[in-house]
Amino acid sequence: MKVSREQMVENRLRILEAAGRLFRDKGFDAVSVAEVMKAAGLTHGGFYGHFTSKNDLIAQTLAHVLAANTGEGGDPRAYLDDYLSPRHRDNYAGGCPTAGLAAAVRLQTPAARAVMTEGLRSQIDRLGKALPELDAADKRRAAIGSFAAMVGAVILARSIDDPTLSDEVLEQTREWIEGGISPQPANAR
Amino acid sequence: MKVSREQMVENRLRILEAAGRLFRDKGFDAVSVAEVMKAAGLTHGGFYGHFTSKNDLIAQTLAHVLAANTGEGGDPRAYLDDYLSPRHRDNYAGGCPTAGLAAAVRLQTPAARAVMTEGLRSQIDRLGKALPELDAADKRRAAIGSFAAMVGAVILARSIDDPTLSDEVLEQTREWIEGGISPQPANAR
DNA sequence: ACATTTATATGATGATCATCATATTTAGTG
DNA sequence: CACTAAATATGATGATCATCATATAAATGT
Repeated sequence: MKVSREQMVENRLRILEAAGRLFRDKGFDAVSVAEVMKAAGLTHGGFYGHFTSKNDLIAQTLAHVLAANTGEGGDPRAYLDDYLSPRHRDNYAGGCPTAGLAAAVRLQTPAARAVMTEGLRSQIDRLGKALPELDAADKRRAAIGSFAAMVGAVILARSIDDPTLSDEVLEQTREWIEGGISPQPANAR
Repeated sequence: MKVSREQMVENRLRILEAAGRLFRDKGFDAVSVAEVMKAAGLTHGGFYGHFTSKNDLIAQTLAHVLAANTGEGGDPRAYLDDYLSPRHRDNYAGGCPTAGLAAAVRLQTPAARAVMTEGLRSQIDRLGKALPELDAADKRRAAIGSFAAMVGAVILARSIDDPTLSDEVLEQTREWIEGGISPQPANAR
């Protein structure tokens, strides 16, 4: 049945929200269009009224979850601690979309990769701005280097089945990054 | 037709090699059993004489490629430079299996995750041993922290479509890690 | 040489899934 | 208050694929 214009907008958002959680939780391939629609409280038939294809849904979902992640203007230390916590590691569906989906985006359409590019760009900018004590070049290097380490650590910690080693990966990476964020010339080797 | 015992052993290895390259190149899901067998010069029917399932193939392939990666007793600086090079980023099929597959292993069977765990453990040990100038605790922290950053940087660099930003992610991460590998107390904040 | 075993090839089968066709029902509109 | 357009539901369709069944033919042991 037809629904009101605003209901349709809300339905679209519910689909994106459901897809965002499901994709992060189970990966793009393991989630069917019908499953997303069901999680959004709809049936599969209406899907193509909102999106042209599953690939289109993936690209738009990625844009949605990367944009939602934009907050975090706060303390970089707190952000780091939270990011590298067991809690975040275990929170697939609600965790950082970059940690959850970046590796899979490599195999996706050009549209999805373009969305990822802009998401990463703004994440780097945001992180850099949170490090005001560094000069411009150090800021950018610290933002990129520490975000790479954060994403890598969460991916590694999630890939293994030994909780002790997994916790250690998070904790040691946290200490390693905290040791490197403070101002220091790159050639202090 | 039946083949000699040694031929069968060789065939098994060819399957693992082909699967190792294909999985790294296209991901576990996008590679069919028939495609792997064809790349190994066989047809799909013989597959179940070697492996009990595709999941079994995935776990055994992971063990194979992670073990093959074991060399590298050399200079950690050279390893780092190579790992964070555009050449390695673009070499999906032959590149580091951890960078290529770790994120997908999270969604795999317990057997595959167990293999990944041991692979990561030995990788950390190997990297730590390559940093003899650090004391034990710093060594382990540097090994884990720098490997997380390396894996994260390659994954991020591969996920985006802007070559300039992608190169920058690699290069800045390289400088960031090199700035942090030298002996320094973790609390030099 | 022959018999037997067995690795591989050829050829189903059944499930899953993206996508499409059509029906239904209700929001907008005049 | 109808009428029409449109959003969603129900119900195909065709493709892909993991797995299995059976056939073939060559290796191995006697």
